[in-house]
Amino acid sequence: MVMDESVNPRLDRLFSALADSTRRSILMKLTNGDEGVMELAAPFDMSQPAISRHIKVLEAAGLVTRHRQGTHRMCRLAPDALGEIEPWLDIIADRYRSNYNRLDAVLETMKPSQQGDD
Amino acid sequence: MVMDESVNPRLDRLFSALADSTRRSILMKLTNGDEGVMELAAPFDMSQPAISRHIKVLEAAGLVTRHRQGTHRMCRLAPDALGEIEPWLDIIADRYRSNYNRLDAVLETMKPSQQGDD
DNA sequence: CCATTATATAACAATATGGTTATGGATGAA
DNA sequence: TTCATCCATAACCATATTGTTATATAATGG
Repeated sequence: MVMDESVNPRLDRLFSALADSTRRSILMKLTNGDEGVMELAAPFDMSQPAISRHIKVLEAAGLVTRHRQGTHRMCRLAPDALGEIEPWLDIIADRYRSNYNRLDAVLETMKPSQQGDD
Repeated sequence: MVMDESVNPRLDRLFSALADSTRRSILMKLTNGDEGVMELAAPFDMSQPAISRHIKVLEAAGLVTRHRQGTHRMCRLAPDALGEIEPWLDIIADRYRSNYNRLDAVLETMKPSQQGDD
């Protein structure tokens, strides 16, 4: 019995890609505009192949797209990439709130009769 | 030169914890209220120790808290747990939008004089 | 005390992740 | 063609993650 849509490989890849400081840094940098791999790699104390693989992970997660531009392979932040996360956050938040409301109602029911029980 | 606050172990742990369907399922289940480990484990085709460790990961990420209740160790969704993600999403989204605005401006500037250069 | 139930921990194996160096392929310039 | 630059891939290693089974610990009840 699947209780929700939590079994979601796309979301797995998205969150997994975001779970690395280097990759989040790369994304932040890309908000300033497209950049090549070498420029992206520059600030990091890490080899170019390492950065290449981080970019590959971001690409696989749908967070980054690429296109050739001369000898450069430009990286671009995918427009609606992070948008997939928000619905999930909203679902959690909504369900959580509605549960708290129910809990409040229960507590309200109990209050007149007795209190002091923890 | 650190260009942003992306080097953030807390965020690492948060995203990493969310990058697993089983753990997201557990979180969803907890929006219905507190539950013990056995109840949480029930829907999964997985051993109890496996679920115990998933819960431990969620706890370490600050997504879940626990308290004893008789022989049960009840799991509870941490109230503001996911709240830490939203600011980061907002920063990314804001920077991305402002960049797009700048890009639009540049394109607007280029349009009257010339186009066709890629 | 002993048994039961709930949960954690230990020990282990398989696979994933993230880094390295070395090298290969693609593009543009001379 | 030849060279330099940009980037990807291969091979490799160390560590982390995720599952397993077996066992230990904690609380509760007879």
